[in-house]
Amino acid sequence: MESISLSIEHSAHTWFGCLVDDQDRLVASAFGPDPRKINTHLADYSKTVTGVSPALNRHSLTSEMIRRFDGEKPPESVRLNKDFISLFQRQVIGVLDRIPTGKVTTYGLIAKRIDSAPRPVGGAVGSNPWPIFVPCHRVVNGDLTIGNYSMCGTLGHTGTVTKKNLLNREHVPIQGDKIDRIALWKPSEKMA
DNA sequence: TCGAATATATAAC
DNA sequence: GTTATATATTCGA
Repeated sequence: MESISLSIEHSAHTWFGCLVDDQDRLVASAFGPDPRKINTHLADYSKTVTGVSPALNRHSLTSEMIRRFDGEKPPESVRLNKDFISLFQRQVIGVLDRIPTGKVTTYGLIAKRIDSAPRPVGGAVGSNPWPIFVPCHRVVNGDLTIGNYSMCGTLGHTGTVTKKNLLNREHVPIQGDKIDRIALWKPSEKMA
């Protein structure tokens, strides 16, 4: 890997960051209220997996990320650099990619689909390097409560609130703290 | 509500 | 290399 770019910009009160390789492939993304945290999180990740510290460079993928956050349809598919995730994670990501907008699925259902177990699926979803681009926020608990969401590697209540906001933006029907089961999508079809 | 069971990943030896 | 520990879970008692 020759060089890695780190691009950060904000929309409203939220900051968005993209880690991009020299072939314009997305290595990782992050978002949240604190640009400092985004920066260190992505820079650390880059150093860990590629050995290279990223250089600050504006990249169009960041604007693309904001558009997706705002619920616009993706104009084109984004190329992901999957060199740094395990085979198992690729299987899970493959399912996440196919969850339709406005729908959700569960850790358990994904596990069944790929012949695994709910806990490791949670681990894989939780370590998704491409939030927003890969819709890991559409995976909820088996009882259809919102469940956990980690931001820049940290888990907590604010993450769950953010996850609920993302689902609201996609018009997922939520009653109280539970998702309407009409919005449940089952990953039964074969992977493409 | 609480504990066991389950399969990956990562940290410790 | 091999063994413990930690997970964005789930199910049953």
